[in-house]
Amino acid sequence: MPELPEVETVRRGLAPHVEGAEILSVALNRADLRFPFPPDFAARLAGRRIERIERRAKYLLFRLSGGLTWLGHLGMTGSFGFADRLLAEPTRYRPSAPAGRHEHVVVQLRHPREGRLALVYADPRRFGFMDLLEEDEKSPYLAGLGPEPLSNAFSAESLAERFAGRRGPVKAALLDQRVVAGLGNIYVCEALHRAHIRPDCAAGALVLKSGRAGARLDRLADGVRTVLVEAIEAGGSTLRDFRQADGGEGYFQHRFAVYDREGEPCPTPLCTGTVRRIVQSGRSSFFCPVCQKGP
DNA sequence: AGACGGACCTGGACGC
DNA sequence: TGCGTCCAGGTCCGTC
Repeated sequence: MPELPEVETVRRGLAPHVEGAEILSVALNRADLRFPFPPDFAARLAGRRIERIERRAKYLLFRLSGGLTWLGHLGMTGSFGFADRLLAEPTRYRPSAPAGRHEHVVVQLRHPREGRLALVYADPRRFGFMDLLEEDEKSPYLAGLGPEPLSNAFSAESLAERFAGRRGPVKAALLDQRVVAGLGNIYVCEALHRAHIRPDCAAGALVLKSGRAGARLDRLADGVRTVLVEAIEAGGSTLRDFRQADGGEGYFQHRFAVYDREGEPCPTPLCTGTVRRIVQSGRSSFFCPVCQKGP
């Protein structure tokens, strides 16, 4: 669920409340999420200070004192929040309140300005996971990731390199985190619409014979960047589960051009098309058959 | 290597 | 009301 803009929204929401805070204790309400927690997870976090919170692709990285990194992935339904609306009234925390059925991790914090906070990780489907990395330890989760789409490493040419020779659909190629990191089903559909490329077009067919990018991949790289930037500015998209760290909703879902809009008119100016849904490798793709073109 | 389907989970929406 | 079916933003793994 949460794609790059939602994870970035969570990061921005958490940062002012957790950066500089000391971890007093960590309570696990079960032994695993998608995977088991790493050995001594709670004990290794306790006593550390959270120095910064960063994001790579869809991963949150809490940089801790002593060189430890706490890595978290939200899966489809993971969320971070503060118990009892602590953001508004930090004194009302009740340590004895029973954890909700899906509140799997509770981190007690002491923040220099805000005092005691309880940071809660909830995840109904438990597709999320957490890990700990020592300084310089390479994470297998981060190792193969492609360029950050909002960095200079991402461009039409970086797409051309990775698309070359691929016969599978461009939809699948953009979902491949080794090609570009952080996109999911929603923003791939939206980026392809902006670039006027059909999701079932072969990825390799978008690369020029010379191996260079060309106008179509220029538009695609541009579509990826602009949709992500606009979604981050809107605070992400709230469908079913996603909430910002303060419980608020994102607003980008109101601006989807095609995602979950089957049967609605294509919003491209002057386009007469109707949004269609197809299934590709088991997942819905939404596109306009009139203004989005194949090879 | 690349492509595909299934698996991992729960809950909400829908149809009968 | 209740039950069954389908669907969902992600990733990993086995198989072809």
